[in-house]
Amino acid sequence: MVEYNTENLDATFAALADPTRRAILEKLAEGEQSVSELAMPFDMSLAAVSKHIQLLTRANLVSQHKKGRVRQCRLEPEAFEAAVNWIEHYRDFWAEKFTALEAFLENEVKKSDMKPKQGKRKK
Amino acid sequence: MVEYNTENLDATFAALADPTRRAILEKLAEGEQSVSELAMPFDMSLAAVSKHIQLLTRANLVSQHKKGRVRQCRLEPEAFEAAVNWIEHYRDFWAEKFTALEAFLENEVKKSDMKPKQGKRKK
DNA sequence: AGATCATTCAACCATATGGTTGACAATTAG
DNA sequence: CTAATTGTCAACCATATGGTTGAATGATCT
Repeated sequence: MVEYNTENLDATFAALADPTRRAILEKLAEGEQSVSELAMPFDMSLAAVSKHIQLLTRANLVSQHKKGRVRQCRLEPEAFEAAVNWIEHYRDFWAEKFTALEAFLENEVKKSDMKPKQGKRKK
Repeated sequence: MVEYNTENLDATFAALADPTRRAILEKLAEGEQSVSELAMPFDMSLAAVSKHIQLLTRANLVSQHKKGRVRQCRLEPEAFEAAVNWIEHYRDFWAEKFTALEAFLENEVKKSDMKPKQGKRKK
């Protein structure tokens, strides 16, 4: 129905599905940070954090630019928009349905063994 | 800072990171569906769809109840709330920062080779 | 140039995803 | 009881994640 930029939704949601990466994003909300700065709070190798950042970069959530020998990372929030728009749309859409749906189901449960066959309602 | 129910965020985002599963959720927005009904539009085995539904169930996005020999699936939208709240919170938080941040960066880029060292602003 | 710092790359390992097929379980129909 | 329908389970395969360590690259300092 509504056509969202569904393109990078896979990568975006996958990127958000890891607590380390979400923490990195939270840190980046305070401003640019180098890879080392981002890595500090975590009990893992720099290489591991570097890979997380690469994944975030592939998902267009973060970008890097070199400043001397330091890679500064910064947020690129456009992909977030696509993700939140997708969820919000369906959340609202579902919310509309739920009042009716729940009433219907409550009814169904009560008479579930009296009426073995039920027509499929379609919109 | 703000304490969200970060518990199942991993599972929720991971569940949303697959186009088949997002399509299943969209279909379920129209009402309950059996596993077979959900599987129909997809060019994959029933077992594959069944596994997607199991993953959605583990993420608390979907629940099942048996009705005869048919498993009816329905949406359980609470997990969506946690996900959308997480993104929305940081989206708003970041939005605040970006005006200032972008102005700052634009400035930085222009004078980047005149001023090799820069103090780290910390909130 | 040589040493050092910041970061990535490469190889490796364990586990999870996303799919397949075939057997099995549960339920209903004849 | 037997057969068909609905769905899951088990085993398998290929690829991706999430982590490690050690070597390699790039930039800066002396």
